[in-house]
Amino acid sequence: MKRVTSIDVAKRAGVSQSTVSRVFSGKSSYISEQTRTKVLRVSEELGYTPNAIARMMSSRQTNIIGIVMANITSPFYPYVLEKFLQRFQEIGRNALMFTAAPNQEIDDMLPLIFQHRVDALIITSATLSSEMAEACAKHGTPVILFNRYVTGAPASAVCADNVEGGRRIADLLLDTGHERLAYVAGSVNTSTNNDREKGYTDRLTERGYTHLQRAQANFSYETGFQAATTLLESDHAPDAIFCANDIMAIGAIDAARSLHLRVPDDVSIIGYDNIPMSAWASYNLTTFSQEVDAMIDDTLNILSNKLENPDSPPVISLVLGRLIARGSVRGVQPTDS
Amino acid sequence: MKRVTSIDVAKRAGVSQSTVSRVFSGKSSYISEQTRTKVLRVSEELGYTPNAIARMMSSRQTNIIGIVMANITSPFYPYVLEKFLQRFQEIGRNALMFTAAPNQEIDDMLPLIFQHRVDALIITSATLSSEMAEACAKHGTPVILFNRYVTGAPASAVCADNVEGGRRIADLLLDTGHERLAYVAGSVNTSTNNDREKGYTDRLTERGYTHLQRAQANFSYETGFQAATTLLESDHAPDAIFCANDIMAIGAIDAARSLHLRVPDDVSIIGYDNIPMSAWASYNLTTFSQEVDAMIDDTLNILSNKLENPDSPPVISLVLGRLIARGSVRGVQPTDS
DNA sequence: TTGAAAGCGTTACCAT
DNA sequence: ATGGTAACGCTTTCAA
Repeated sequence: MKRVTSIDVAKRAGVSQSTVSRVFSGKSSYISEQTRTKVLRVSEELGYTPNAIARMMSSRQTNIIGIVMANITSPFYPYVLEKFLQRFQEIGRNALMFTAAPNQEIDDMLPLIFQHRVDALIITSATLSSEMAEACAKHGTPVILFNRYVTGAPASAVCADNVEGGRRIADLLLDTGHERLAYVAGSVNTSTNNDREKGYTDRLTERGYTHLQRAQANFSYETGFQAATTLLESDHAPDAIFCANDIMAIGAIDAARSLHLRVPDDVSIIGYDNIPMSAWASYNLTTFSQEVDAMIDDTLNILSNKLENPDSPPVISLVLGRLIARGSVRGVQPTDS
Repeated sequence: MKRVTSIDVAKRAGVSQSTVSRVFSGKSSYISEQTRTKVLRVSEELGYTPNAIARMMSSRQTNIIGIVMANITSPFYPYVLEKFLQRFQEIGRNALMFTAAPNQEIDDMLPLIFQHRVDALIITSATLSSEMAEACAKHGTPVILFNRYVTGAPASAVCADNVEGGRRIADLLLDTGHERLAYVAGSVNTSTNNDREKGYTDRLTERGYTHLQRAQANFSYETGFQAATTLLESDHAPDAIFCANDIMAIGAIDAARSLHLRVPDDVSIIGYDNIPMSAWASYNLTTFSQEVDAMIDDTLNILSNKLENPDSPPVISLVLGRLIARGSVRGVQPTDS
């Protein structure tokens, strides 16, 4: 039960504690094959494992990266998380995870996180105040926002180009001759929804389209179903609905069907995200992809850059998705993927 | 840029370093309101944050719990993870996360994890060898397996009672007069699939049913679709298919539809897990629930028990789910939920 | 209620 | 290639 330390190993192996340390710290350091194996053997016998905490303490480097995820259960965050973790393990770093409780400000969590002296911090799907971003910068802790951004603050960010995506969807719907357009919004005050809506409505306006209908939902299947039902039962039912994400779009398809409307013949429905489910035969949803892998790669690149070169300025990367043409919008030729 | 320590605060506040420590360690310790506020004020000025690493070092307690998740992207693990994290944050613990890369043995990851001196370890959806379980026990690190178990090893476990679930499904299908039964298997050598299949086939055998058809899949939508297609196109097409999880069952429903078969009139389909999607109008899948919340609660309870009482013996908790009767099985009365 | 001093188990640096 | 020793920034006795 008593913890065995490098000193115990040193004594038993008849070498100095420094030597034991060298064997385990792996780096350069020249050690004779002979003593190395001896140390290793003794460690095995004694059941010695280096104490990472002590290592952090004396090297002033934790090799820990903090991850804050606000919405773990949303469609693609688990995937993102898995990729992050795999990558971190490959480069010998560990992940300390935090989740933002409902209504909890990220700002409030930071002090706790900083106590752990993380080497860097990734925050997904949540924003921090510019003051806090300043604080992090002063602290010397690189922060990368994933799928959010703050302008003017010293924090890097990787984000889908939702504004441009919204614009392209507006173009698509107009180009294919739709005449009564609607928008099903995601949760208010999320940048995801705001940006998609802004791109969509701005472009519509630019092209002279004026009577856009709108229904509020919150990114969930149920609210998407609800919102679409309301829209489709109204007097001036739309012939095309853009839903702020795929889940709601799938809800909308089900809503249309339960009203005995055909998709896309009676109403076109387009989503956003390109989650796996949107490819399923029963939905075959036309959507606009989030290039998640590209976003993950960008994040990881920015991160290693910052880690190697702490003084490099913050980077903001906007990743544009692409149209995934399937069968739920009238008049568009399905693409292969 | 220079890190400010409790010594800096002590000097500036004109107190001893011990006093500063006392102020921040929060616990009992009597401190005059006067010095406390003074210390707090100075800390604020200097931007001091206690160093958690140093604290771990000297207190020999990390307050860190390790979480190993093999399959983060499977349907309900994100939910489980979120609950775990929320709970840990409530009780002032932090989570160090690991994921098992494809084909990576958990056993190989443990040494790394132990280096961090985690107070406890939760392993989801993966097993460890009994030797490793022994090692953990000797180490004094409580281990709890979530959704897996090892018998005879000193590790606690919380697991759905998949065998009994499989048996009940056999009973249900037989009781409702189905005559040509099939099973769509999940990945081989997963205890989830093995247990569900064992319960199902054992019970079928007990009741004298003999020509069960079987198709191999791997828990994914696509393979479920495939497997069901094969089954339904055969000469002796089944009139009831039990799929080892909901995702495959949903694939099976789509497969049936694409063959112009009606569910449940032409073929009954039943899944397992009760994921949110199974309640969607377009599937309305009859299934057997995993009582995830109960499992999470059990896990957390066992964990705090172990933490308070390290010598308590390992506990194995089998959580039985219940039938969620919806519309995809002929002859069963839908329940409300 | 406060202070002094001894660890905690490494790494890093300086010798040899 | 190896050993000695001073940090690292706290918590924890033990005294006062």
